[in-house]
Amino acid sequence: MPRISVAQRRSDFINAAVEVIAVYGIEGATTRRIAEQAQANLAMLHYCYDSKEDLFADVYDFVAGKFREVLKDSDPHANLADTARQLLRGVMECYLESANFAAATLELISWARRQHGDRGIAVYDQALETARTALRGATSDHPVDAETIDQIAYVIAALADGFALNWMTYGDRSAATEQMEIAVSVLENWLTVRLGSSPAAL
Amino acid sequence: MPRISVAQRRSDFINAAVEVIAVYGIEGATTRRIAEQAQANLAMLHYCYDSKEDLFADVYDFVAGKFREVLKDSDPHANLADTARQLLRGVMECYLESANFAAATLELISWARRQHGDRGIAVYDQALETARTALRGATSDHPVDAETIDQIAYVIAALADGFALNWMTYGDRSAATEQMEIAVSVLENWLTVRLGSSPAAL
DNA sequence: GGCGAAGTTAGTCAGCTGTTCAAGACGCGC
DNA sequence: GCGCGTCTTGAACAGCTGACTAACTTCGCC
Repeated sequence: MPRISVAQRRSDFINAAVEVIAVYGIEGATTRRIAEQAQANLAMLHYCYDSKEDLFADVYDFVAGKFREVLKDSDPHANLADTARQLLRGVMECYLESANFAAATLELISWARRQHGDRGIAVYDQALETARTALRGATSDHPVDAETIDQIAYVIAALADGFALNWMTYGDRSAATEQMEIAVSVLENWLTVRLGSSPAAL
Repeated sequence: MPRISVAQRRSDFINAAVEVIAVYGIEGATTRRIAEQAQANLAMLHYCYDSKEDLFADVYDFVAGKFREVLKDSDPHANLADTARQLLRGVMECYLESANFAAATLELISWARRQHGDRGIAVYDQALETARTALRGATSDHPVDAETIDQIAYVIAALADGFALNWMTYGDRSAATEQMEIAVSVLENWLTVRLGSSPAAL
């Protein structure tokens, strides 16, 4: 068996942690299970990371980074409604691609909420803020009021999260694909009415 | 200190379990913590319940029952759109009333999903089915096709779950109240278009 | 050959888990 | 008062699992 660099190992551990968190939950994500999933020795984990907490910090960053990635690369030339649709679709496709990623994300959000206080709400909050930024970017030449941006971001988040929960629960890919379209049409219809009186949005 | 009946104690333990699950997660919901929350001795728990599993079965029933309660008492004379709106509002108000109930429910759903196989998806599935039944009831005199009912139930569930996640994360009651109205308007606009070509629905 | 990075084995030890038991305290009919 | 069944408790049990580590071996490169 070939030797693997620490950097690669770290990445393996992060991916393994996501899988284990999805399957066993945060509390069930033990060092043993993560090591096993990464096909590495338990001691290897502590060779790459000083502590479990350090690994989890990286997992956190990984998930937040993935959201940033998905939400950032929206077409800059699209209008507000198109951008919103793209954001929603992007997130849902990302969930659909990996049910484990979706599950781990929800697990992390729940877990973060429990550690009330400090920076508990980071994953959810960061994703929402990234979405807001993208929406603002789509209206840079004709600014839309902050409240509207907030509302659109909220609806996108709600529809995406609701989608994730259903998809995770049933694991039915074909149903999820249809529900993705429904979610998009729900967003579209609302946006049409919500932005209807504001010609600047289109 | 007055003596308390076993029946009352059981009820106390169930409520305590919901609180503890919301705060510490399913895996963190230990017998000790639940007993403490219920202001009872640890041995008392095993005096009322043979095992922790027995208690959790009751917690499960309690949550499912609450959903049934909320979803069942919708106005039988309302049309489909009104019924849908009432269902969504009912669930969101129920969540808003107790953030811990909302948190515990999501925790239970996540947990149930992990026990893949058998009846893991019960809470989510039962709630969805109850909603479908209520929707069907609203169209008993002019039946709507099953697919439409399914889609409406899905959108209600998604909006309610997305609402719950946001409300749980931020714990901002005034924001949640506004988001409740947004969710309702999102549902309404979609329903108008979705059912627009079907005069029987109104 | 030597040296450092990668990998392993076999633990340590603390903490917490669900559960039980023996014993005591209350309340109520007699 | 006396029983008696229903509550209530502190203390313990036995076992598991958690994160983490020290000491050792192997690989690959200069």
